[in-house]
Amino acid sequence: MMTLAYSKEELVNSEYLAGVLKTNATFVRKIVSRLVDAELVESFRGKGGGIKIARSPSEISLSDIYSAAVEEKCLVSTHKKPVFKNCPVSCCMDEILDDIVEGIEDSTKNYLAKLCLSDLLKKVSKK
Amino acid sequence: MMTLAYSKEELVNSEYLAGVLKTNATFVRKIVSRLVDAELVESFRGKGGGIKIARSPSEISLSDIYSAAVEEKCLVSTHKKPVFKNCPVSCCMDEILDDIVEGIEDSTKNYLAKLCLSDLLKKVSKK
DNA sequence: GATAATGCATCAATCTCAAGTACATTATAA
DNA sequence: TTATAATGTACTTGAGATTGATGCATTATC
Repeated sequence: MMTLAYSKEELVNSEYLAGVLKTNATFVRKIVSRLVDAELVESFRGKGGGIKIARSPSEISLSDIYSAAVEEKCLVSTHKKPVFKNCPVSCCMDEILDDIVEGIEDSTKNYLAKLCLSDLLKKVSKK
Repeated sequence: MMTLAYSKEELVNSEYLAGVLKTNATFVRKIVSRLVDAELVESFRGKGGGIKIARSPSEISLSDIYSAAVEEKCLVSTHKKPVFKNCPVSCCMDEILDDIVEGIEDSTKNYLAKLCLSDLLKKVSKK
């Protein structure tokens, strides 16, 4: 997202992004497709196609990206093994852990919501 | 830690804990040894030995446990691949990501610090 | 001294995630 | 209209991390 924000309206292809991120184009496209679904980036097929950011970096927060990228799965997951019957603690732990995880997710999203891509871009240009 | 808090002064052995947690005794001992280092639990060797909580549940916060359990490694980690030279974004990303991760860790620990074991125990007895 | 517990090292198995491969789809441009 | 260059996606492979298992040393109690 930072590279796309830096490239502004210019289309960037997945091959180039893979080079920057030191990974491969397929993996990039997998992630990008989620960002497209979230309307954070736009992709264009065909010759001369590529990827560009869909909005101004000041209008994209890190929590937007986080939500788009992690999808339904959570940052923190619990083990979800069968409870040990006759143990009152074990029988409650699923519920207790879910509450804790939810709290962590909320506080994380809350923190990420305060940061937007344009904030981070400033750090790039300073160098 | 919840099971130990629930058991109060009674010694619990790693075999039993493994049964509750649906895992094996070795793994339990590995984790417990970190909790011992952090002085959150005490373990006793020899026949009749076992594990017990070291302090009152009201004096143990979830951030205490988190810090003891994750040790030096972080909840969130970055990929740490070589930077792509000639790309100003890539060259800054390590530093930028480290800042973000630190912020997430801080907000998470801050949230966990507000919860203590005794809070969670109340939920168990209610059932 | 036998027993029952933790501590710890090592190896095996499993699981997850990224990488790779292949190919369909699509849009542009010659 | 056809070649080309891009994304989209499904499937397989591989590497690394995590858990499980085993064995044994250590230790304290009965």
